[in-house]
Amino acid sequence: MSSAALDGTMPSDPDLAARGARQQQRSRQLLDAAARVMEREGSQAVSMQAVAAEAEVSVGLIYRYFGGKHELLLAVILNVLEDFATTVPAAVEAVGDDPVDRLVAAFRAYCEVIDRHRHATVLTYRESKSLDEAGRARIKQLEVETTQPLVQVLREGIDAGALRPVDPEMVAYNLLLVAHAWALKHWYFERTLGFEDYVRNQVSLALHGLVEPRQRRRYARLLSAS
Amino acid sequence: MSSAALDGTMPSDPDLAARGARQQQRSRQLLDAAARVMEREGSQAVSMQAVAAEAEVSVGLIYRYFGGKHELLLAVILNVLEDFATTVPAAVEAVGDDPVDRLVAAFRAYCEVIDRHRHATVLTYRESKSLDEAGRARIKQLEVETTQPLVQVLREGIDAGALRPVDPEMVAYNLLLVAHAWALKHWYFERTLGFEDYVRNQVSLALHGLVEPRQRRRYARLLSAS
DNA sequence: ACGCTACATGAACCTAGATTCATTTCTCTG
DNA sequence: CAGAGAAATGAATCTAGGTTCATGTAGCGT
Repeated sequence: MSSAALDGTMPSDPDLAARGARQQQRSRQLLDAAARVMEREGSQAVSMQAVAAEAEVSVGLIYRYFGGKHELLLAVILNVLEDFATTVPAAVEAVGDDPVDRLVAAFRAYCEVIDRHRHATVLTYRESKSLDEAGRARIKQLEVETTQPLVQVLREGIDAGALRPVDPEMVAYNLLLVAHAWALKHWYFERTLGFEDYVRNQVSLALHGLVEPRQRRRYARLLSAS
Repeated sequence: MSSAALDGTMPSDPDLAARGARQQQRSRQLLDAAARVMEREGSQAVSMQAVAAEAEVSVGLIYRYFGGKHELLLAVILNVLEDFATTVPAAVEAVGDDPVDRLVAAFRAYCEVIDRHRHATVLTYRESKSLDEAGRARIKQLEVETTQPLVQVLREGIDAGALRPVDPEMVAYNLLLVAHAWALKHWYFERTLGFEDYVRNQVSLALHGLVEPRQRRRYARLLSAS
């Protein structure tokens, strides 16, 4: 089954690979364009024509690569969630063994991902409604998985006696929300805080609520606000 | 100028008042219907026809009382914000002088308002985009005002030495967000928490981060989780 | 009862924007 | 260089749902 000469219609493996690569690239181009339109149009709804114009392709092409508007939307959202899935665990591992350091690293990584995809994050809240039930379920599912690294480090911290015995799931979601808030309420926070201030202040506040009193002194540097 | 007989086209004051009252009532009926549709349709977009059906009136009538879909939407959202404006300060005053008690009362009142308007709250995040700039600005403005009671009690608490010297504006918005989260992430929290548990846990967590260490013992009852 | 006005109806209209598909352009292989 | 797919185009459709308005109906003062 190796000889490509057998049948002109049956492309060789290298061909397939090349084609696949090109398609991959196109998909990404379109995805990026969609993200950019959201960026620019800000709070306006995103039309297919606008995305096509931004990507400098025709509307029809989008339908070749994504089934329709819903799938494009879903793809944009999933793209963000994937960024979480790769960035956050990496950040946690990179920082060492101290549970509180790990917690802070995880939270900071969250915030950085959000900051990278600020408009797409808002989009998730705005447009999830227009997805079908399956799509919404998928997003919820992934969002929950996304909090798992946080839940994990919280558990470690509690077991190690560094953190108070809180409900890790609730606290993880709280932290996720505070990260989301950087996108959702950016119009408010940006009046007084830059990204770094925001993260530092939130870290300080959260740790004051989480760190076991005995361990306070050890983490003084993280507990002080801006 | 009192005799109504002077001119049949000039209604007397009582007439005007009666008319006003009837219109008021209609408006409320429509508003409530709109809220109910959101409730039922859950995450689907709300169509004028659906609202009309729910209110058991014709589509056209909605246009008599509200200029169009945007204004109806805006009215629903403003309705929630008004509830904050009346409920929260009342709850704070009702509870006494202790700054921490006042803070807790304020937060709890927030959560109760959100719980009353759970779907409208989600709607605010979803549909603000479809309002014009003026409408969005109005909402933002009111939302900020809505946090003022919280900012106020936080300041009192800090000045009284009961709370650590945090940034009251940021913390107030955090608390607002945690309250919103009860609506936004209800699908997640409801799996493990009822309303009361949610409030109690969040209060405990927040106070651990806020109360001056020296004052901890005084508020033990509020600091313990469920 | 009469007429006058405000209140109410809902089918028909209109628009934005998603989707399609007949046609054209590109890219290889033989 | 032909010519067979694959890729890309974009004007023409289709549709959901917001908006209008010609046509009732109800209440009330005379």
